[in-house]
Amino acid sequence: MSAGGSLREVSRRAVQSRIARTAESLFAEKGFEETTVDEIAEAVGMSQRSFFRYFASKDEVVFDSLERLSEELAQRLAARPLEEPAWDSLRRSFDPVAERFADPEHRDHDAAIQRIIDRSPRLLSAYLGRLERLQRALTDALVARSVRRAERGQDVVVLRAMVGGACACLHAATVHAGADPEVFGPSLDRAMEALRPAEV
Amino acid sequence: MSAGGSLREVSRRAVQSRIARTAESLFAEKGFEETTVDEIAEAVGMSQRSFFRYFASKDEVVFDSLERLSEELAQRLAARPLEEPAWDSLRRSFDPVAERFADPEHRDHDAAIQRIIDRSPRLLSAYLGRLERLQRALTDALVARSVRRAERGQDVVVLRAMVGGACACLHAATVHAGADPEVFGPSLDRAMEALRPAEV
DNA sequence: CCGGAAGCGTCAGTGACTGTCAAACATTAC
DNA sequence: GTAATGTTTGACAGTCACTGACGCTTCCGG
Repeated sequence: MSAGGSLREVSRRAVQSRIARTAESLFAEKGFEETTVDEIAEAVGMSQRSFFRYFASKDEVVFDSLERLSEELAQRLAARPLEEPAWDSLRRSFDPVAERFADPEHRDHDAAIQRIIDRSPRLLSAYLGRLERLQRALTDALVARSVRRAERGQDVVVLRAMVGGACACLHAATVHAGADPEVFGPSLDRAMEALRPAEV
Repeated sequence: MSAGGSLREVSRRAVQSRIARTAESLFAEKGFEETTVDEIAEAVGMSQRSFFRYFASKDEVVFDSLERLSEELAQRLAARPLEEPAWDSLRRSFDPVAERFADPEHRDHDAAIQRIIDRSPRLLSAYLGRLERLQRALTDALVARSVRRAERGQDVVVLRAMVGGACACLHAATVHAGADPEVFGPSLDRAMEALRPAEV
């Protein structure tokens, strides 16, 4: 379980990044569905079989960077002070997303990925599946926090719905902002202010 | 565009229902991934090619009934009185879902479908994709209503987030309730009460 | 130098899906 | 009744994502 530091893990990640970068440029160029795994593998210079040794599916390549962002969000939430209202903790745990919008390097990359996703209904579904997993992780964090605060009354359904609502704000802001960092932050704040739950 | 009344449309729907019923029992029996389209087609008594003439994909069979429920929800929302707060309109447009939980016939069917979906990550993603489409429809309805109320201030992002929040409540209640109708209604109400936006 | 472990390519196979074509069938026109 | 017309179907072949098996190489500790 020791967090991925072993030499071999590192080189594995390097190869994955190389594949991801290559694939993304192909996807951006010709579209996701129109790009075959064979083409990606050839562009990288490996066999199709090896491609599937680094990614379990063609979809996963697209979410390579997103996956790590998700983990970061969940960790952020868990690290928030106990006394902070849950809704604010959720908002603050979304900060890394806003930061990525601010950084030109990440922004262009993320915008490209988002364009790829938006053009493929299948990828959009897969993306929402990831988001659902993120929501489970965030809900778990909120439940754990509620236990640590020794709250009895907290209702799992409400926590779950709250996380869903917060992620809906995130999603709405992302969709609405496109790649514009000036729009994203304010949109997210407006949405989350409007949906803020009364108490908790 | 005349809503599906033509003789041919009706018989088409009949065949689709027959396929769906057959497929669902196979899925429930052996699981979604483990059931091949060939098996479904043979059980129905048609070629694989014909199966794909009635459903664009294996996934679609599972969502056959859900799709019509979605349409009903969107229509309900559009039919709600203009002066009703948006959040209440959303809650009321979810009533058909609760009604289905109450009806034993539908409940068992829906519970079976939900079990099938829950067992397959791929189907879960597809399901979320449908939910996203529903959200778009609901958002459109709210936007149209906001226009008809001649409101200037309404913010698309906020409306979008509100719909997302409401659907998150619906989803949370569904997941939490399993097949228990006694749990679903109260869960949905608690979640939606907790997330109710301040105004609008 | 030898042993095994790890990474890789090749090959063969499955299953979802698509295009094409020709036969079967029903529909309507005459 | 028959011919023309259109719709529905099965058969066949092909693509693409993905998987399992096998055998080769490379690298590393003993």
